[in-house]
Amino acid sequence: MGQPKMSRRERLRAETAAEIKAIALKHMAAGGAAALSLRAIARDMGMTAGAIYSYYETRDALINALITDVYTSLADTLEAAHEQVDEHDTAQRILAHGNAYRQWAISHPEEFQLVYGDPVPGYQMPEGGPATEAELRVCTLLGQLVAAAWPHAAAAQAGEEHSWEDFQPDLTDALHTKEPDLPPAALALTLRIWGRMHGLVALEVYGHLRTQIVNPAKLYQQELLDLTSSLGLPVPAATTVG
Amino acid sequence: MGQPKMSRRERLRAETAAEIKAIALKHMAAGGAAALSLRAIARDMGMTAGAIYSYYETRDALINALITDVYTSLADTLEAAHEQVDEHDTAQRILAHGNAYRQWAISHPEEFQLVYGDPVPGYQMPEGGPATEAELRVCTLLGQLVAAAWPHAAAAQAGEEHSWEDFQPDLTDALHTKEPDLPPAALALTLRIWGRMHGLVALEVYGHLRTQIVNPAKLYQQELLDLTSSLGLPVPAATTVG
DNA sequence: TGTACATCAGTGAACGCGCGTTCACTGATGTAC
DNA sequence: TGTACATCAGTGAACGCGCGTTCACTGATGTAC
Repeated sequence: MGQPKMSRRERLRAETAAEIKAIALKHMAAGGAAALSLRAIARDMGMTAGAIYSYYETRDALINALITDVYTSLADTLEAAHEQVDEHDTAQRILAHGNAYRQWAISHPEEFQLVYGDPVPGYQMPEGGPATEAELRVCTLLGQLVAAAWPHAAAAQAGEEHSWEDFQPDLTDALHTKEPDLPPAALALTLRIWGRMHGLVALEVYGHLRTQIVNPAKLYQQELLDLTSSLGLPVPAATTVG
Repeated sequence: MGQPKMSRRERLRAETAAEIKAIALKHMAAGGAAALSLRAIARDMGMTAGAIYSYYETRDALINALITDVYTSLADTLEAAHEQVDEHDTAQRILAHGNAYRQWAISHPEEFQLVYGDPVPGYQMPEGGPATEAELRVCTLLGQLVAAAWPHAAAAQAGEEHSWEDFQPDLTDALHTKEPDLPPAALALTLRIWGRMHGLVALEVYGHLRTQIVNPAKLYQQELLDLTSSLGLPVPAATTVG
């Protein structure tokens, strides 16, 4: 990553900037996103609090960088999960997507919370930033799966009327360039599937499932199978639960 | 509510205690759960910060009281929604439950976040407290709907094996006393339905849907209809979107 | 290779802030006779 | 109804804390000749 032409100074700088983010993530893991403190990070790095300011203009800028990183990491993870499955086995790809989403969330709960949980107090996310872009990427990935499933799934969605005006232009544009033939109803289905995957995962990450059921992974797997079959896809033969 | 025999002093005391909670909720609405500050609350009430301590032993105690209140309010809301629909029209009851859940969440986003979002920094929820109890109440409500739908829904769940040991005793006990004939698979289905309702609601409350779609209510309604029909219930004739 | 200068990462002290919590106290409200 | 006493809600000052941010500075690292 990055340009190869970097002076020693630039390299050290980039390393320190990355270390700040890494330690910030570690702190979030311990105390939640609200526990993010420049002073605490600096302390952990053996630096003075003021020193952070030569890497990030303000606390908000650091949080911004974190959010962008986290989103990108999620999107990369999902993309990688897609690629591990035969492109034409849509049911398996949906399972892979769903399982990767859950796996990522429960193994990086703080990052999940940073992105999908309470806004960080006092922090205002800038509009249209790279974070928004990464969110689009995640939606688009799921949208491509729905596109692949659409021949099977379309019938069940027939009752619903949708227009392109129901959606934000960014999203329609992103998906339209990849899947020009997709109707708006498929976009609605995409968001609904996203919600369906998100629900159990959010409940689990926030500890609401563990108090009720011993094995949330199994429950989630059933939900995903129900999801694929409700799309009219053939039931996958063997599945792995993470 | 409460015992009628209250001295003037006791009444004033209770009123102040309630006002503290009310203002705390208002502050949460403005700045999130992390923004809860005894000093700020006191300031808003025209009191000294120290005065709060004659009502709540510590900040954590106040948060505890808030969480309990919020859970209870949610459970009450859902219960009321059930009762507005004919007891035997299970499909409509599920729609009512789901819509009440969403409606409550989007009209009390801070309370939703307090209960289903990031843990309040520095606050540790006591185990088995009244909050846990209220959570059970919510699950049980949904469980009763699944019980009513079970004759239609059972067939679709046939492939899955479940045992009572998959679940926490509190939950099985609570539901078992109300619905003694329900198999464990119905409990799994209950949690999955909870997750399905939760997903789109959480995404919407945290602002992830609004950036993608103009009318989240419509999307959610479709999801609920899909849900009822996947349970094998007759499609409801007319539905109201809140 | 050696010297003179420029860069710039990091220091340390200070700023003003709001926080939770404690405590001796005041003064109004309630109670007993 | 009036007085003497008990209760107790609320005060105000203080505690020690961690926070984000600024700024003049030092001293090591890099560059140019």
